[in-house]
Order: sequence, then C-alpha cells, then structure tokens
Amino acid sequence: MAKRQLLNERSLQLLKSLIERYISDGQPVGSRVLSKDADLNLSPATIRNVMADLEDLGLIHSPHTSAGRVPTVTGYRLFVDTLLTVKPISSPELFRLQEGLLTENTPDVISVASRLLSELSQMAGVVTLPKRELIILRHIEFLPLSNTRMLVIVVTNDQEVHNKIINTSKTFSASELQQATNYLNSKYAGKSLIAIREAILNDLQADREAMNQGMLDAVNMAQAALENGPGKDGYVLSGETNLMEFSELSNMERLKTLFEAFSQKQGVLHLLDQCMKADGVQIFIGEESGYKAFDHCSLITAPYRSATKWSVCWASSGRLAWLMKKLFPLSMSRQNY
Amino acid sequence: MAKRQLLNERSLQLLKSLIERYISDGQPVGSRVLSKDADLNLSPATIRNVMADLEDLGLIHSPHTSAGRVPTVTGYRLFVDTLLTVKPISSPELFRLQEGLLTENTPDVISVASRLLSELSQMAGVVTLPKRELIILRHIEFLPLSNTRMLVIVVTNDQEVHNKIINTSKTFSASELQQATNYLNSKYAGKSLIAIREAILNDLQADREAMNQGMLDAVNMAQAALENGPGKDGYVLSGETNLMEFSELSNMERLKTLFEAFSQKQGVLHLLDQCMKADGVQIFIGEESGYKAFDHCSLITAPYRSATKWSVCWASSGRLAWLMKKLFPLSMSRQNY
DNA sequence: ATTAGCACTCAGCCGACAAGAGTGCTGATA
DNA sequence: TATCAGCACTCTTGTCGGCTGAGTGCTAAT
Repeated sequence: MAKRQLLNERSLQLLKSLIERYISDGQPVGSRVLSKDADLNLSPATIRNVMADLEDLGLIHSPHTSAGRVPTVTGYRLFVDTLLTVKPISSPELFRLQEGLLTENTPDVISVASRLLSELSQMAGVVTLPKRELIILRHIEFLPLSNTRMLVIVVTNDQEVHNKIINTSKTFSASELQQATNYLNSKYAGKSLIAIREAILNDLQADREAMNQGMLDAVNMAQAALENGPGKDGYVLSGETNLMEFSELSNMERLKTLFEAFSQKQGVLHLLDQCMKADGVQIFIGEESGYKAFDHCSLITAPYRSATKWSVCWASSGRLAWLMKKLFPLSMSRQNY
Repeated sequence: MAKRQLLNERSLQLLKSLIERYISDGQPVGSRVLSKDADLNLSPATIRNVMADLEDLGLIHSPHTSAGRVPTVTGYRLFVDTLLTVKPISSPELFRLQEGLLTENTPDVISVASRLLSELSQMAGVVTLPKRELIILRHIEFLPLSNTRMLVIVVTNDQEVHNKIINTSKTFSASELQQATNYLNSKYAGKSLIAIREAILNDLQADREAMNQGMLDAVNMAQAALENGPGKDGYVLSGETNLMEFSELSNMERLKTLFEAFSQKQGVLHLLDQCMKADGVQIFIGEESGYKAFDHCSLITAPYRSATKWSVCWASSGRLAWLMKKLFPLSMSRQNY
C-alpha cells in the first residue's frame, strides 16, 4: 500500500508553509487557509491527506479534533535544520546595531548589546559576560582596610575593573603592600589570568627558598585575590517583559518559573556555558535545552568574539523562525528527503 | 437627624477589622463574616448600618451591589495613620536577618539585604545604593589606556570601588600620572566627595598661578573623574516574581508596566530619592506615589544608615498592613475621632 | 492521484436558570 | 433611641443546553 514515500518534496513544502503560517498567526492552521496560502495549488482535501501523513510522522499534531494543525518539536527541528531560509538583516536594522554598539561610549557595551538584541527581536536578549580564563591582567593593587583585611583591585583588558576583599593572616605595612604591588605588576602584567595562576604555583614550588618573605606574601595574596575573584561570570538580561506578550506564556505559573530561572543565574549560566563550546548558531527548541523552566521556550545562541565574549538570545517558542530570519543572515541548505 | 457622630470608636474598630480581614482574604468582606469576626458583638444588620456610614465617608466602597465592602485609598490611609498596630518582629526572623547580614562576607551586602527583604515580606524588595554625596574618598588611581584615554579608579569608604574612563586633551606620561595620583591622594583622601569637589573649585580659582602644571592637570582629571563618576546610583531589586502571586496583578497589562518600570530605573529612583528625605517609615498607598505604573501597588519605605544608605520595600496593595506588622516594630498611637 | 461532497466532532458563544451572597429598608423590641 | 430580625431585591457565579463555525476523515467520482 505505501507506494508513495510519505515525506516528499511537496509535503515538505507544505510543512514549511504550515510552520511559517503558524509562526505569523500563532494559531492552529487548517487545510483551508493552507490551500490558499501555499504556492502549490491543491484543494483542501488533498492538503488534509498530506497533513495526515505528516501527523503520522510526528511532525505536526492537532490540539483537538477540529482545530488546525500545529508543528511538534520534531517538526520544528526538521524545519530549522533543512527548510529554513533566512533573509539577510535589513540595512536600517544593521545600521541601528552599528550605531548603538559603536557610538555608545559607555563602558559596558554588553548591556547595550543585550538591549539591542531584545529590541530587535522583540524577545528577551541575553549576553554573557567574558569568561575569566581569557582575561589579561593589566594592573593589580592592594589597599589596606583593617588589620587583617585588604581590598584587592584587579584591572583587566577591556577596561574592566574587579575588586575583592580578602582576609590575611598577618598584618601588612603600607610599604610591604607597595612592594607587593610593584612586584606583581612588573612580573605578571600583560599575562592572562590562567597563565598567572599556573606561574604562581610554579613559583611557589620552585623558588620557595629563593624568594624573600615579602614576595611570598605578595604571591599568596594575589592567589587569594584571583581565586574566584575577578570576572565572576554572569550575563546581562534585557527585554524580559517582551516574553509576556506571548500566548504560550500567558500561564502565570510558567511565566513565574521562567522569571525565577532568570533571576537565579546558575542554571542559565550552565546552559550557556555548553552553548559556547559550539561554534555557530545553535537552536534549542522546547525541551531540547534540558531545563524544565524553558520547556516552553526556544533558545537561539551564537558565539561572539570581540575580545573573547559570547552572546545568546532567547526566544519564545513558535515565533523563533521569524527571529532567525531577522537576526542571522545565514542561508541554510535545502535538502530533499 | 445626624445626632450621632458618624466616626466613633465603634465604627473605627469595625473599619480596622474590615481592613484586616480584607488583607488576609483578599476578597470583599460582607457584614456576616464581620459580625462573627469582630470583637464587638453586633448583628449583621447593625454592621450594615455602620458600614453604610463608613461608605458615606468614603472610607470603604462596594465593587457592586451585592459584594462585600472593600477599603478605599483614604480608608487605607486612615488605617495606617491611626489604627494600625504592629507586632514586633519575631525572634526567629530577627535572627535570620542578623545571620544573613553579618555572616555573609560577600562584598555587596546590599543584594543580600534586598533578598532578605523580599523573602521575609514575600513581596518585592528594593534597596537603594549609597548616594554619592556622602561617600568618602579613600584612594584614587589613574591608569593609562591609550594616548588620550585613561581609566580612573576611585575607592570609597564601604570598600566600594568605582571606575570611569575619561578622555583627556593632552597625553600624560606614566610619571606625570604617578605624580598626580600621589598629589590627589595626599591632599584629598579621607574627605567626602562633595567637599572635594568644592575644594577643587577653590584651588582652581585661588592658586591657579601658584600651582605647577602637573598639579593643575591632576585636579582637572580628578574633576572629570568625579563628574557623575563613582556611585552611579541605582538599586537592587529582588523577589519581583513574588508580585505575580497577587490577584491585584493578575492582569498581564499591569504586571508588564510594573516590570518595565522596574527595569528602566529612572522613575523608581526619582521616587525613592524623595522618600529618603523623610526620616522614618513612610507608606504610599496606591496612587499616592504619583507614578502610574504603581497605581495598584503600595510602597513602604524606611531609611537605613549603616554608613549612609537607604532602603525601601515594595508591596502589592491590599496586603500592605500585614507587611507592616511583620517588618516594622513600631507601635503607632491610636486616636479617637 | 486528485478532488468534491458529506457526516462527524469539538471549541466557543449565548441565553436561561438556579444558587448564593450581600445589601437596604421596615418594623418590632428593650 | 439603638439594636436587630425579617424580607424583598440585586448582582455575581456557575451550570446546562443549544447553536454555530471550523476543521477533519472518509468515500466516491473524475
């Protein structure tokens, strides 16, 4: 009986039309509209047959007997993997991006980027902060606070300043601190923090006896300061209120868990960490991210590398292909099955 | 006819019971429940009479013919001004506060405070950052970035570090920068920023010819750095998702405007600025704050002064008296009309 | 292989109806 | 004169049934 292959050129074209229609309308799409909408001239009845096939394959499904069809997660996945065609970003929008990122001379470009991302996409924008490993030390400074406490200021590349309070076992004089500052700056400035930490360990092991007490103290302090110190990673979120517009999130319960997930950053951070390992645009649809709070959302990530940073962008499920077209000027290949 | 005074001891007692009941239930309260609930033994009929009087005075009103009564804004105002009795904070909660604020050695106590505030109140907690005027300079440092740009690091009391990038018209050598650093630190460390700014102005006018060029440059740079520089004020918000629980905010529209108001901080900051001028606990009910986004919320503020900081706490309207009781161990006087 | 036609299903909407809650008013009572 | 019981009235809320429109699956015709 199954003489024709279920997934042919026509049914794929139909699936594409259906998903695009669903993305723009947000409602289940029936055979009637699709028959007018699609390029192929088919009657609603034929389309119903094809849709039945697509449903058998698990690519679409209907919420109830007499509603239209809605793409499933696997349907979406197929769509973004092989069907999606993206338009290049429009030039006014491109201009706006350049405008915003270049002329703004505010120190944190990252929040500007996050805001632009959310405004352009009408969704939530997330931009991760630089990771510690690749930060280069410019300058380090010690300031006494009380007898056993001191403030350590670390200036890195990208004109970022981090500070940390550390407790020391012994009391240092102002001149000792100055000496330590000079020693560390002359020896380690210009190197990456990860290299510095290794170097410090080596110094401690090799030259322990050769170093005088002051240098030893300085190294110890620096180590304490670098321990989880600068670049406590995080991200900048903006436009989260945009997510309230989506019917998928009209449920208060879901909305709340989503917002709570955003405000306790660990989970999101861990997720983004993994995204950064990949090298291009990545798309997570619905539950694919593996985080319960984001089951009803989709996630589009892309690494960025101005000095060494990464970016990502959240989207509510459904509208994500629209977002894709808007943001990423990639032309994905179209295959036949 | 109006022989009895409308607002007597009994009707006030009734108003108090009504509001407390409404606070805990969140629903309009009728004469029946009030007759059982109130200390005074009155029949529902009598209570209806009294409630009619209270309604004439504009203290309560009914949403529709056969719903119970709900306090109006003026009713709330009367309640918090003269009727509210607050319990001292419970000792386990007090312990938790002390625990959280003292043992945490994380540098920003402020976010801890904000979180504690929101957890304890089950509402949104807001804690403002210190204002610039009362900050005392501990240390200032210049770091060259490029020819005409330099990074200025300002360390203030409270172990806070601020940094700013400034553009200079001429190029400075490393030794000039060092000289400027030494000069400024020796002359101004330990003074408040506002005093420093005045002193700088004076120096510029009086000693212009007496100062050498290096000192003059240093002063100019310091002024540029202090201009809007450190302590760009803001606040720390937490527990905003708690607000989603309230029926008053179940309306998506309202919730969205509220969240947006929180994320563009200016409006809120301006409001809080005014709160800080007052000296005790202040309560804004509904529209009293004057900010549209907060029309359906109430605001409780209280200044705090560890070094010189302020705090406030948001509450959704309705439940605010409950929050009052929980947080502020004040015993307000009770008056008769 | 495609399509027109038909019967079937189901969500959404509307009106009717009953129940419940609460009020205002009147007249009785201490 | 203050309080209160009783009664009629109003208004919300929930439920039930019927109707409509959209959409499907199936069958038979082209």
